[in-house]
Amino acid sequence: MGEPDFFDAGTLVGVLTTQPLDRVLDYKAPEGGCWAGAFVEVPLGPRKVIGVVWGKGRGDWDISKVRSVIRVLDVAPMREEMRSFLERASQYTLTSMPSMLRLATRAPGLSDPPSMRKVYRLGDSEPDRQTDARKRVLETLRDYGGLSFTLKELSDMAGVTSSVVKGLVKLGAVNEENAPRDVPFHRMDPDYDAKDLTEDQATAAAQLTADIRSQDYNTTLLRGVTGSGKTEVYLEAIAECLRIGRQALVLLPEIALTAEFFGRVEARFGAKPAEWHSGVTMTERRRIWKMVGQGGAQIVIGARSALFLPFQNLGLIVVDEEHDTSYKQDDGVLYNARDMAVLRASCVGASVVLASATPSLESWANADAGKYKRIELTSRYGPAVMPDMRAIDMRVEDMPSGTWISPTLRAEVTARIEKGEQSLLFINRRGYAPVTICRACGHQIACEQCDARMVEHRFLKRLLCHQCGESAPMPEACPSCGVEGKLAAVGPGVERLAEEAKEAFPEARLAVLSSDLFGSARALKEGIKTIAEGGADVIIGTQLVAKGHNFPLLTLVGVIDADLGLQGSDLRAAERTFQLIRQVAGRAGRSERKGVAMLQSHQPEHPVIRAILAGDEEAFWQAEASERRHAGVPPYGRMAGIILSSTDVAEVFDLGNALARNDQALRQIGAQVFGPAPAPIARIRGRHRVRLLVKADKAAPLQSAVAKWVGQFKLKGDIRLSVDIDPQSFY
DNA sequence: AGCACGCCGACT
DNA sequence: GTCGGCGTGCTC
Repeated sequence: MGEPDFFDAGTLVGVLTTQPLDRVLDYKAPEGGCWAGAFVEVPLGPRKVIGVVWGKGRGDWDISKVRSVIRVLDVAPMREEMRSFLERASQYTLTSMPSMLRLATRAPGLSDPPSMRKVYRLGDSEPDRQTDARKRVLETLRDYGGLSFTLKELSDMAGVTSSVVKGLVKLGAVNEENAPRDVPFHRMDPDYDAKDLTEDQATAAAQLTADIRSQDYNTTLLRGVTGSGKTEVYLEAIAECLRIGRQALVLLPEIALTAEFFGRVEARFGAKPAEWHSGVTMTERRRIWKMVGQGGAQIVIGARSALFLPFQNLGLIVVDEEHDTSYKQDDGVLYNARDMAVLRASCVGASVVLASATPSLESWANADAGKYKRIELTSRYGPAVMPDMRAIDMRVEDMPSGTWISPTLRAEVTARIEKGEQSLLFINRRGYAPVTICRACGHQIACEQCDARMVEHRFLKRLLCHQCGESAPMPEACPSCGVEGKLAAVGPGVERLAEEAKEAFPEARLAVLSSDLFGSARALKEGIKTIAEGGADVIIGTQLVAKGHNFPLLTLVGVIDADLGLQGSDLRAAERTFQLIRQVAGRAGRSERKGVAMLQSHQPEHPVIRAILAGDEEAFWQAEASERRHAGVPPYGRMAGIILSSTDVAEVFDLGNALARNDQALRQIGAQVFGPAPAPIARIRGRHRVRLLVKADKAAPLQSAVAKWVGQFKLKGDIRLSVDIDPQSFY
């Protein structure tokens, strides 16, 4: 047998805390003992901190210095499966265990006693003197037979002041009780409003539900073109998961746009799911965290951090738009939510559904290799068909300088306006112009903190750094040579495109969809809704429009710069361009009308553009895969990025060079190190950044070698080192 | 992460 | 004299 589960009072236990001490600390079990996994409060130096009983103590610490666990917290213990998930995630991402634990305890007030509030329900006695107000209160309570309400709820419903209720409490006609504030979510009904599925969808749903019933780990790549009904299919998988009494988690990349999906879940299951992301209130976070742990929340819709919620019985994780690059991010810990979802599911025996119209090459390769199952939804929902795809060869178009809409595209849009149909012009650049240059001295305005170019936002009358968010008023004079009135905008951004469209289509109603132009998620949702209902003839949009909205009147999509992202040595550029354009093109003609997608390109013969035009995704993946296999890069090889940062340039380069020279640990596994070189963003917020890249065989034990390699050096001064396993971009 | 200890510059 | 800067080290 392994370790014991229960530790009697006074025995040594190992406690993992969120303090950055890279080991488990020994404590004596508290009075009454404790279970492995228990959340505890322990003394650490002069402070009290929260930790989790990880197992038995190591016993290698001076016993006279070992202190006692203060108390066991009143929350569900961390399950064994969660502990092993955190350990494996820590090993995979080379992140310390305390950092992993921090992700898993990101709820406020864990150490507080369960927060209570006063609720009111019908009492036993009748008041001696009845009044109208009193009658209304008692009737309200009788109407809801036995339910209890807060003071505010009850007085509002009865239309009385709180003093009436308080008066009834004194008379014993209403009982005042203490009830926990963190209440369970409403039960989901898996059969509340099941939609009719097409044959295709039903077959797909049947496969997923069978996988879920097995209660064994499995991953399915659910691939379906836009409008094929992926969501309906995985909602059925969620329904099955609920039927067998397990919880479901749906990860979405763009949390600002969850509202629509949230509504669909409620319509399907008859109750609101839990919504987890950085925007929810502290009280709600705590409620979700606790309820997920005791089974009082069945469905969680969330951002990537929801992966670390303490699910009691997780049966399914859906990663929607699995190719989305925002799944890989740094919020203290660098991890890819898609990979962590698979890891988490494998620890609990849950299913994973990776849904996308345009899967990542990693997932495609895993499916191709048989590691993931694969479901294809080919037929489109309803009568709509995929749009025609055409390239506009920009080399032969007559383009006046400073304009970006070709005459061909302009004519097509005008024709749509006349027919009362919508057109979408897509450009993946926010702001007015990507570059501001001084015509007198040639100086490009760059961010003082990051070296990235400042982007003019004419709408805000400011320059913004898209890297660090730094902003400055638009200057009159060149900051370098001081000449006034010579600053010029170079290249198109969404605002500039809107300006051009206003002139090109003076009679049309324009709508601009860019994340900077909407103050809140709600305003954005409203805007999208109005547009979808026909409130605009021409839509100008950035990345935002590529994320799953339905515009039924849309019949033309014009991609202003289809070449953007094809150049450069970023390996994933082709993949991303392909996905993005396919997705935007998927907007056109989702309803009855047949759509057209037109790509403005200077190199229409480029393999990526040709693959998109031909609609031959399989050919694209095959070509891209063989190229990467040849180069030995992900997903056919492994990589790690090391980023060193410091306020002192010389310091980071010195350490970078020292690392590159002392690479024995890497050579032992046949890995190579490249660099140091200035990182893709050479300076962020005043810190200079240097990057090294490690490339290894697919089978090589990359993490342990990197850990050993990096571990030789002690970091002095303000140097920081972070390891990025499977970096997203490497140039 | 915090927090104490500790060893050098410019102030009442 | 001493207030306070933040470098180094410790926490079971």
